[in-house]
Amino acid sequence: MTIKQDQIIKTALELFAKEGFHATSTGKIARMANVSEGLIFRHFVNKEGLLEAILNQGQQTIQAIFENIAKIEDPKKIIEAIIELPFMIHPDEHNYWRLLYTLKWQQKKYDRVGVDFLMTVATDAFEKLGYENPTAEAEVLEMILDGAATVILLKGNRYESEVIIKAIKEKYSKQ
Amino acid sequence: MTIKQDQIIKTALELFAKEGFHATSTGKIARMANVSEGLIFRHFVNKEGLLEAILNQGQQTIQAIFENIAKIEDPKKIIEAIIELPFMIHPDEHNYWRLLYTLKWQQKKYDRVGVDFLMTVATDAFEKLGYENPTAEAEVLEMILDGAATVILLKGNRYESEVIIKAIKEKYSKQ
DNA sequence: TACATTTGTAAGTGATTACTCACTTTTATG
DNA sequence: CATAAAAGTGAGTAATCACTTACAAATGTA
Repeated sequence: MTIKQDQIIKTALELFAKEGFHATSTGKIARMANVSEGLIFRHFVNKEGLLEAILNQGQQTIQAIFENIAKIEDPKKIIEAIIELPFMIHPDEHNYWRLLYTLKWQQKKYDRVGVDFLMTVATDAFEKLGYENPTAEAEVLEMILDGAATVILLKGNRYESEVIIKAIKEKYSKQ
Repeated sequence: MTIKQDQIIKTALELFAKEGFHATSTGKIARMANVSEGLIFRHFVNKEGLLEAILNQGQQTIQAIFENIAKIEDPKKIIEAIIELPFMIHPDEHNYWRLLYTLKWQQKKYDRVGVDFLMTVATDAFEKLGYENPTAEAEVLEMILDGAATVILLKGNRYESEVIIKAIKEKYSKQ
């Protein structure tokens, strides 16, 4: 990975996340990354290839986080850790998550294998906690996470996260 | 509103929702709507104008639904009605909602005034129900709605909605 | 019927798009 | 140091983009 290759990925991620994949031209990426346009195609074959390189790079970080949660033994602590996830997104990772959330709505699927895995972990935890319908509970939890991440990515995480986290956790402490 | 004008709006909505605004060309819209490309610009000035016409048309339906909920007097029934909302989206309206959800992530804002209004209604209801932090509760509810709508629009509403709705409602029945 | 307005078309327009290619510069390796 | 491979450039390319324009057909109105 050369310096220029890194510059391309970094500025492309920012532009794809903020302005959208189709609204971002390879010319603009090159200009902002201080790189000739041809270099993008030398390294990533085409625009789609650049996108995939960005996604692959981010996937590794996510994988690690999710696997750490799966290692937790206490099911109650697992649910709590999952609830906290969206609120722990580092500002440096915002562009990556924003990109993922925009791509979700695209025809072509760039599947995030991680989320499905996390939901089986959640289902398992809910089962151990004696929930009546663990699958439905996991689905609801996924909805909450999805909504929370959306709010955080769009509005920023400036409001009091603790109050929100507390309100959510309370919904899983009555049983 | 002529027949061809209606055809343009209908096919543009479908393409914008499924493939994205920037990924959809006016030429493709015209071809699929069996209309000359020039007619789009005759009626809607430019591509952006076509998008706004689509959004304005849909806004009216939403407004009516939200105002009906605000009329409910029992605060508990208000929360329940709001929870049910995403699950009541008619398949005919999927494209419109899908378009709204993709536009959320765009730089340029096309604000949906309705949601903010609905959240003040929810905050008010939570207050009457004696919740400790009504604002936070409304925010969490918005997250759940947002996540629920996302799942429904992306995966379809084929799974057992009743079980999910029940699981969510239970989280608001303990107080 | 006369004629003005609206609706619709087809063939353009320049600008921009993703991508190529011939070429130069830098780096790695023996 | 020699030389091959990799990295990088910049000026192309055809295709597509949103949009215009000159004109024809349909419709409304008196």
